[in-house]
This record gives sequence, C-alpha cells and structure tokens, in this order.
Amino acid sequence: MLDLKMVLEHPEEVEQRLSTRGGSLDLSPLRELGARRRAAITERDNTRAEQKALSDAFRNPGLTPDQREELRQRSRALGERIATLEGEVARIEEEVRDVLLNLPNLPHASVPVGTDASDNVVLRTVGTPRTFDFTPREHWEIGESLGILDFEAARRISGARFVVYRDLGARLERALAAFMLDLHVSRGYREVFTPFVVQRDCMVGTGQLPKFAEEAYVATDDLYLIPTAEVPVTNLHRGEILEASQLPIRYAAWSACFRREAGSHGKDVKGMTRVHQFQKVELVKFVAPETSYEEHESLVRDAEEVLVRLELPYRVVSLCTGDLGFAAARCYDIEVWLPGQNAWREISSCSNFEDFQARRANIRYRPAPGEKPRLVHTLNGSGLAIGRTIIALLENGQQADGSVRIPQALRPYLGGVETIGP
RNA sequence: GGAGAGAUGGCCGAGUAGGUCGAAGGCGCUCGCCUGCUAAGCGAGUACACGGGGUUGACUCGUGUCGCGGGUUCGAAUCCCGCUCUCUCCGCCA
Repeated sequence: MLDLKMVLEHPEEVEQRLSTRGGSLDLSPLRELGARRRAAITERDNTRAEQKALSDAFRNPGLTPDQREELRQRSRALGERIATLEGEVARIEEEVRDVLLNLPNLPHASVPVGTDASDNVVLRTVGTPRTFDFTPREHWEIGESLGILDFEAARRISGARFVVYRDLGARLERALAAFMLDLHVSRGYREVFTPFVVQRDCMVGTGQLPKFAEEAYVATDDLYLIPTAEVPVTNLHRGEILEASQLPIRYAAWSACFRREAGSHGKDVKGMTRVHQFQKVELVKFVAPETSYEEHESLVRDAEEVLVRLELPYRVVSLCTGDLGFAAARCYDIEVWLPGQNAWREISSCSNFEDFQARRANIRYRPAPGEKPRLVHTLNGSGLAIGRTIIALLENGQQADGSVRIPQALRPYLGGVETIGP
C-alpha cells in the first residue's frame, strides 16, 4: 500500500511511475477523496473541541438549572453533528483504503521499463548448460520411468495439477528441504516453521488480498491456505515496533504452498511445473530502509548459492516494470536451465517490497531510542521452490541409460545415493 | 465441548459511587550530574495516529486512542450490551 499523504503530494509522479507497469491509471478520484477526507476530519475535530469546552463549562457549580439545560441542549446538538461527521469520515476512509489496497507498488528507479517478459533484462548467467549426446527428456518422462513421480495417483486422490512422490522421489523432496534450510541457516538465517493456514488479515498484509482473491484457496472459518510462507512469516511481526538493534531479521521457512492457478488454464499442464501444491523454502527479511537494496542483492546471492551447490546452470533476470509483481518495487527472478524443455524456467523470485507490505501489516522499527517509529522494508525470495528444483535435477542430471545423477552436495541428505536408477 | 478469570503505554502494573486520566508507580531506554574504573546514587525526559500552522518529519495547536464494536450521558478506561482473543481447570485428541 502506498502512503496516502505521499500520493496526494506527488500525484503526477505517482501516476507516471505506476503507468510504466502498463494499463491506464487515473488518480483524480483518490485526490478528490483525499480532499473530502481532510475537510471532514477538520470539521469533526473542531466540533469535538467545541463540545469539550461545553463539557468543561458544566463543571461550574454556580450554574442555574436553566443554564444547565441550555448547555445540555447545545452540547447534544453538537453531539449529533459529530456523529454525522464521524460516519462520513469512516465512509471516506474506507473508500480511500479500498483504492489504496488495489494500487500496486511504485517500481524502483533501477527497474528496466518494459511491457512484458521479453523486456526483462538478464543480469548474469552462471554455469554452462550441458551438451547431450542423446535427446534429453522432460522431467515427467524421467520421473515416471524411474517410478519416483506418480501423476496418475495424484489425479486419483486430488485431481489435476498435483503430484505424488514415491521412494527416492519422496526422499529427494525431504532431502532438498533439509539441504536448503541447513545452507541458509549456516549463512545467517533463522529457521522458522509456521502454520499453512492464516487469517484474512495476513493475506491483506502481504498483498494477496483483496486484489487476487481468485488465486487463493479458502478454508472454512475465514482461513486461507498460504500460497507461500512469505505470508505467515512476514506477518510474524505484524503490528510490532522492532528495535533497530534487532534488524536485519532474516528468516528461512519451509512450507507447503497452495495455489489455485485460476488464470493459467492450458499452461504447463504436463508434469509438475505448475501444480496446486508444492513445497518451498522461503527467505524473508525485515530491514532498515537504507539497507534494503543491498539486502536485495544479498538475498538473490543466497538463493543462487543453492543452485551453485546443486551444479545447476541458471541466470538472474531483472523483471521489467510491466512484468513486476503487484507488491514489488524490484524483483529478480532466477531461471534455471531445463534441457528437456530447452528453456529457462523460473525457480526463484526475489523481491524488495520496500514499505509496501510493512504499511499494510503495520510493521515498524525505532531507528534510535526516543525517535519516532518508521516502517521497515520487507523482502523475500524463494530459496528455492523444491518441486522445480527436482525438475531441474532430473532434466540436468539425466544420463543415457535413463538414470539420474545426484550432485555431490545433496548425497549426504540421500544416504549417499549417487544416482537414481530405474 | 463444559466452568471460571482476564484484556491499560516498549514491558510490568495501579486506577470502577463517570468529569481536572494519555492515564500513578516500577522496569527499560535517552540526556545531564555525581562518583578517579565497575556497581550504586541524583535530576530531567520518554506512547501512537490523524488534522491545522510552520523553518514541512526541529517546533506548535487541535482531536482521537485504556482488546474490538455498539449503547446510556452534556461528558466513559470507569456504567450497560454484543463480539474477539488470552489464560486456568475439566473433557477429548495427533
């Protein structure tokens, strides 16, 4: 959420910067609401001050009954006026909030301007895609032929876009979670484990709601299945004032993630590139504003380290304004090379939200004792999506005989297994 | 699921025959003093939000906020109603 005061003070700049995301935008209704809000608040406060003065006059013991009655009448009239104005302010503020909650974040100045993914900028490519002396297969073929991925079973129990892991596949899922968490913890992240369902406020806090309601699974009791651990972990500090000495706070969290994928009919229907439930290790940071862009760089490096250790070729892409997520001020995607699909595919998305989420979730810190609290900056990134990591391991590690080589770093987590064979 | 207790500032904790309570006291923190280190002591300060003025985050004025919402009243942290949450005991349970 953007700051109302800032938007009202710099409307042209906000319009201009938001317009780089594509689509048209007219802030004039918001500006009009802002003016009405201010007028109503001023009048309400002035009327209250008047009533307060009358109340004070009441304490004068020398009043005659007539005078008392007159004061009572006047005060009551003011009270009615105040009630009216209070209703008006509340109504206007709700409208303002409605507009603000649906406004995306301002892209940072360093974000390349563009309309879609083709305008994204590749920052670096790390590792070299392997050359094959056979035609590399896609992950679902490999996984099914090895008996470690079972899409048929998943369809039977949960429907389309789910996957069942078996045997070393199931163990691989578990091994990767442990491997990633251990790596991040060794680099300064605190491991945290949170619920997979959250209350509505959390979803609003991180920006999934109200705009993207159709993407979320809703349980009964107004609980939502989390689409990423970002939601519960970021909301861990909702409503708090943190001490400057606590910052930066860095968390690593493993969780299942649930997504309806409502807008992606027909996309990635084969395999498990796009499924309704996957597991992910998420990195979340709470930092002082001055440091958030450095922290963004180091966040990506931390995610990249997983790929380096797993010997997977990847590239880092800076999303252009048109491709940037709703809440992000800047976002780097990490794309892993998939020889079976002959394509780079997103395996991590690392964003700096600046104070966009912090304002929604009211997460602040005190820069120094005695100073006024300020909003923190929040960041998060996948470190990594486990399902897609398995895809990458299968496609990059496949060998002519149908087996898959497991990278060195992962073997201790798989009880020393070096290859997964049929 | 049953019974009871409670929700006050960064934390702890006073405050119920309604007014001068944003709220005693303590802790913590900040600044200063004192003490030749340390510890102790003394003094001052220390909530957040919104709106106005302004040297436009110094400062200043106004208003609101004692879990949330509503009611009574000229006026409510204090009275009434509803809700939410937390804790304790019992039951059930991975």
